[in-house]
Amino acid sequence: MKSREKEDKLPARIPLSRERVLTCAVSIADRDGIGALTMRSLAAALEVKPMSLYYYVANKGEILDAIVDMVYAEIDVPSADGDWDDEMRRRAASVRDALGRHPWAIGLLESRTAPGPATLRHHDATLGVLRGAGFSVKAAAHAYALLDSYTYGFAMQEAALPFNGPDTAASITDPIVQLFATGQYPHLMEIATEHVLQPGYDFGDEFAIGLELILESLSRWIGRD
Amino acid sequence: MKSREKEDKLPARIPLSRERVLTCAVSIADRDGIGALTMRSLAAALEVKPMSLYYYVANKGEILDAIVDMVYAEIDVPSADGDWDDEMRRRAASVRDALGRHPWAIGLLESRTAPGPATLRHHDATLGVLRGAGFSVKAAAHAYALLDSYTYGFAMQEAALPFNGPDTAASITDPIVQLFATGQYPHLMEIATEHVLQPGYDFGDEFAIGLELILESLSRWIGRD
DNA sequence: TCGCATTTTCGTACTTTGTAAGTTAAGCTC
DNA sequence: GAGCTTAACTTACAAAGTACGAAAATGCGA
Repeated sequence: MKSREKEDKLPARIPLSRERVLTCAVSIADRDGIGALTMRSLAAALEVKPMSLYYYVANKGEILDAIVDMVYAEIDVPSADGDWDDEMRRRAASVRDALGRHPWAIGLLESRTAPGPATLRHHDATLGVLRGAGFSVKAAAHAYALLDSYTYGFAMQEAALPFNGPDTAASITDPIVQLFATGQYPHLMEIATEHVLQPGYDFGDEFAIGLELILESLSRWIGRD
Repeated sequence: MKSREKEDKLPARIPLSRERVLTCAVSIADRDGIGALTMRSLAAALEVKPMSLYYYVANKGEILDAIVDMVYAEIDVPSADGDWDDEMRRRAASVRDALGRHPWAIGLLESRTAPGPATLRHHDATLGVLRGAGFSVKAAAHAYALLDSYTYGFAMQEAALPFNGPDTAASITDPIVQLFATGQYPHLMEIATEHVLQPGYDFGDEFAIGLELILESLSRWIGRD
């Protein structure tokens, strides 16, 4: 009967765990941005006091490293079977999706330099596909640098856009168009009116276009070097 | 005799100004990272009390927006004379240089969404060169997205590297090689030993290779669409 | 069931940050 | 000199990370 008291009030609280701390951290960052991810907000979301978190993580930096690796874990690992270019297409799309779901991760990629296991596994598998397709060691390195630069850079630009998806541009860009209308930026004006503000426009569509160009050119590197 | 007292002690202090605040902010970020740029450290560097800064800037966010634009102002504006591809080469190199000097700016590009005048001017001129070279409005937009994604993405990867320049890798990568030596990451191991750790290796060299591939393919877009 | 050790959670407190609100101290104009 | 403007400062507070150690919960052998 002694343990009765707590069973009455506490709804059988799920115990904390490193996993729970980290997944909750990801949700907060997804919903409100990394800026909103503080030890205090995290603790509150887990219905716990701030200092309890330090039993599972050494400090906030460790949380950041860990959630970046969790994002990598969401990315499709390319397969050594299947065409190399299809695998790269699938991988690139998967990276873009993951970074779209977790845009805060883009900013962390360049500040955190402790790659986790999912990160390493991903890079290793990707290089494996390129090598298997006949790229030399050097060519594979060059190809990977190119593909990754494009993919990250595109995701970064997408994250910086104040709009998302088809047609959402117009509502936001009205004030910007006002600025362009001064005539100081004729080419931005032209692009805005004749392309970006057209119905159905979606910046995300440009991703596939650039990727195809890169993949096509890369195919000529196979067997060389 | 009233104003005497201060003439004795104060060594004719240079008055504060928005310009001085912002250039000092850039130096601090360059030297110690954006993390070290606080209103207090900035004030201290200017030999002033923190709150004095608020006479020249509304808040810290305004400083961040402004220094990003200052980085853009350092980037060569491509010229409408000259070959389009040479201009793009020059521009890309200039962007990479500027972001290399100010790596903190990369992280801000995706979080700050208030483009300054230098930023707008730069984008407008770049689009102008592409249009002048015969790219259609759409093709110019696609080309620009591709070039910029690559350039930003590459700069971002470069910034994330723990080493810089030729040959500096070895000292840092030794512990990493230990990790690879477990055999879990055979392709990373291969790339490390046969490419990255070779004498004279410089990740920065990969930039030109990818850029040439992109420019070559882009030339086929001229006149189409 | 009790006592005790281990595991888990928390309380308090200090430091650093951005900045709101109001204050002092020069100069400038009339 | 009165009053205004410009420029810098003082004080104060809320929010953040986390050091240190105590408290509570839990599990387990006797």
